[in-house]
Amino acid sequence: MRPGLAPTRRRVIRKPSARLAPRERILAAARELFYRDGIRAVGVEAIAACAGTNKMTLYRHFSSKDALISAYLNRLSDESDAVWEEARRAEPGNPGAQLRWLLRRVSQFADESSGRGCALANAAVELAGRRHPACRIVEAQKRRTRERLVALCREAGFAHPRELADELFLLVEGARVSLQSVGPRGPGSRLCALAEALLDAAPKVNHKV
Amino acid sequence: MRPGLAPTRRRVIRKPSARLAPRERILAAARELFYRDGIRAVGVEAIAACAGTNKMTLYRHFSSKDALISAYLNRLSDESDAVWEEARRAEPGNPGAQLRWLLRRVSQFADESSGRGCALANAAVELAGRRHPACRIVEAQKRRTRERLVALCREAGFAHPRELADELFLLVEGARVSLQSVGPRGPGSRLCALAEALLDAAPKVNHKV
DNA sequence: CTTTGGTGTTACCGATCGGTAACATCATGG
DNA sequence: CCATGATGTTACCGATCGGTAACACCAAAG
Repeated sequence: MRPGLAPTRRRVIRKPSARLAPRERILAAARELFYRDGIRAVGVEAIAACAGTNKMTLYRHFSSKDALISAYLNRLSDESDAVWEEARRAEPGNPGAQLRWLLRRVSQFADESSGRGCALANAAVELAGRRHPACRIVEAQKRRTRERLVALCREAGFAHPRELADELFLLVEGARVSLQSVGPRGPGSRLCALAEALLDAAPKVNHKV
Repeated sequence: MRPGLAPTRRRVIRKPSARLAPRERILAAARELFYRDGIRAVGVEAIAACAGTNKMTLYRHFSSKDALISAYLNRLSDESDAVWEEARRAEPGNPGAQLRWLLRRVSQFADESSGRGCALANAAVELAGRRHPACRIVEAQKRRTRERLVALCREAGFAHPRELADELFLLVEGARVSLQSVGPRGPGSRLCALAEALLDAAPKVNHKV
């Protein structure tokens, strides 16, 4: 083992065009099926088949279905965090533009998505009552999102950042959940317009409107 | 059978203090368990036991678990409709007060509830992908709620009733779903204040603000 | 009284699901 | 070339679940 490399990096990307490692394919399959059909409705065998492998290999990478669920939610949470970084890079030094960038992102996601709402929130619903550690993942992610929203609203110079952030948060969550329950042509489709109007009307700190 | 009475009304309320008919107890048990633990997580046997009866009697009243789910959601939908009638009786002829009455109602429900959000929306999440007729029930109820909101906002004299109604709708749905996913101390607890502020700031038709 | 219809009880069936054991296969690294 | 470790395959286990059959029970209506 050479210094600076992970010890005996096994399966070093067989070929550039080779398919991903089984663990990644399983996570991708879980992501697709969990989101589309629901966590409880999908069996581990279906996930393994969708990943082009089998149940044994799945259980060699994840100790249980619950562990797979947690890994799935952790990945979703990480990707959600990445979106915030993306917004920061897209509109550097401009918190207001970052806010609007994020809103548009959520809106277009809502359009292109299969209308199944927020995968994290759906998981929290399906894992009800259970002291499943996965629920903690969802809660932590949502809490972080809320805090980030408050911070961004404050940086953008709004007079009441917490109130504005909570209102935006509820609008976004409501849009996603109603996308699931009332359909893609429901009020969720107006999220972008409503949120933008809200931002336009919100008072700033220095100059009263 | 005497005229003016339903033909051979069977089981005419045995005694004033007697417990309800099995069908009612089953529906009540299903309501409690479905909401608390999730539809897919609860077995028919648990529902029957919670209702003080057994699986056979359950299947004598509901042809399948899916039929029970539909009955459960239909009842929820009916009760939701009843709340609108209650608002009309509580604040007759005053659409604005009815709006605020409903908002307060939702908020206090959010507080006293177990933090599991909207039972209808949760059902839509759990019944994902399936062309389950129950999904139609949820969709119809949500659509009706939205239309009623628009009508009430229009009657209350707001200048942009559809926009305001959709914003209120999203706020309410977001508050309920985030009650489930981020917890009872999340932004959902601010629903009432946010919505009231929204109503206060919304322009009316006759006198511009 | 007897009849009748709803109810309780037990046992069971078939299907599905999460999870495991044992063994064959195959590519890699030494 | 051989050893090693990851992967594929098959079969299986126990538990749970939706749903049904058969029969005993019990209260009310005639």
